[in-house]
Amino acid sequence: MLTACSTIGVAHEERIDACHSAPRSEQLSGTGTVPAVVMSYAADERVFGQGMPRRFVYKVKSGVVRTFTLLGDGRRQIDAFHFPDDVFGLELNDDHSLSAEAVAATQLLVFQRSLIDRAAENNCAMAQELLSLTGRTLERTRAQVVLSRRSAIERLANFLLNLGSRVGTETSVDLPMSRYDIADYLGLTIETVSRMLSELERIDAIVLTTTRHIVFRDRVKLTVLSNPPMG
Amino acid sequence: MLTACSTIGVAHEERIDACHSAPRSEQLSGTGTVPAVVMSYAADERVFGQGMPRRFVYKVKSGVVRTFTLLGDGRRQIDAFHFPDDVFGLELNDDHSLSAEAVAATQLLVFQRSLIDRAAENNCAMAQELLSLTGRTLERTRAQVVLSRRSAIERLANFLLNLGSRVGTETSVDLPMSRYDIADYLGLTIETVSRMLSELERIDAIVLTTTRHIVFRDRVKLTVLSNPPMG
DNA sequence: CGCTAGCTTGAATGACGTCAAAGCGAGTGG
DNA sequence: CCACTCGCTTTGACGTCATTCAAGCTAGCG
Repeated sequence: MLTACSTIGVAHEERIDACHSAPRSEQLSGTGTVPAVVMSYAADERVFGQGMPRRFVYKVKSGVVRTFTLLGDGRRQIDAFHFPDDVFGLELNDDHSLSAEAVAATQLLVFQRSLIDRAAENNCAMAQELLSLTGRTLERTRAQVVLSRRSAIERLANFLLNLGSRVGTETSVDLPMSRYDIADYLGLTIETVSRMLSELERIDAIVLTTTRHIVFRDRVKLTVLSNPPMG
Repeated sequence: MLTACSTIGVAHEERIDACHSAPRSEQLSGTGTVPAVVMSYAADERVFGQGMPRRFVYKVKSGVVRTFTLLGDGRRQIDAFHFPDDVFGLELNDDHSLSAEAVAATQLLVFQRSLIDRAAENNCAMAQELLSLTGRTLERTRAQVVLSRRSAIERLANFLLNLGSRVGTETSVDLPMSRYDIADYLGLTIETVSRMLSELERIDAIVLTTTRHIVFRDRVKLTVLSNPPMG
């Protein structure tokens, strides 16, 4: 009955509507619970699309999601990768200004936007939570602006360290995303990403055991390159 | 009694504390009023500094303010210019992550942060307003990330059009800020800004009647260059 | 074993930054 | 009123770094 038509960009929402499993009370963040259902997405499956009505808010249960903007010239700016416990789909307007896709097999908690909005109108704690989430997103986006002025190798070092702190161990990290994804996130080309990874390996900062698995060999070198802004 | 020591970065706040003029009820945004006092700032005078306790929230009454980050290597990333009716100094943390300075002679409405926070705890409408302001800031910051992938001339065309829509007329705009400010906002050097302005003049998109006054000669050319992202 | 998609590597191009010098304009003092 | 000066701006020559174009390579899979 439900054919594979994720490219149309609506099927996933029909699937959510058709999901008759009982919503469970789940935390969006911090305090307060809201009913939510769990949905599964295959790699590269669309979650929502730019310009579509913003009916749901999402929280990653497992897997990874990318949110991105498609530019006029066909290029793609990846806004953020969302890992377990991250909330996304929370915006100001009634329509999405970004698109979202699963990077790998992913499970999401799906909240009705109307329920969250209603909760925020009656309950200042919920409104504060939304403010806090948006504020944190703003901080990360500002950091991205600052990063975008730095060199390719610095951006990549910073990216690997951040990724490691989210989904890696002390000594290594598995890249859930392709070189294309990394390039579109950092504002580089896949060739440059590849070259800089090779360069990081050449200076013994990392080892690429496979194309998707990175071992941190010298965190200090990475940290110096990542060189966070300060006053 | 109060010596000129704005470089220390505290004098301005002492001045606010010492201001015994009766606070008037003022709108932060939309609905709801909060007591505020008016403060005047000279060109380049500091409003607050990175790392300082975040005691106030500001709204521009007249003039222009720049908020910026100082990077480890001494470079400066201007985060935003704030024009009349813009609110700034609203962040997530208890300390400022940005610095703020007047670009030109400026008057600000100064609100106590504690009053605003208290209002937001008891009054969901105020909390919603803060959320809306932060959301709008986030949108602008995202647009900056997207812009930072584009060429120098495109960034500049986009900047001039945005500036024109805020403080210009149909046909012209006065630049309140220096080439340094523009460069640090767009992530370019002053030389490149200057070259691109000359280039825009060469292709008859604008005319620079003085270094600070720009006449729009062909808005279409600017718009095509500015070429907003779309899906 | 060969195919394909994703990744890596190389060489040439181009955009912006850097360094250097000259131009311009507003304020100052003669 | 004019010459001088200082800071900002413009312009030029050149270097650097990321992109582009073009092969090759590798790993997963039929």
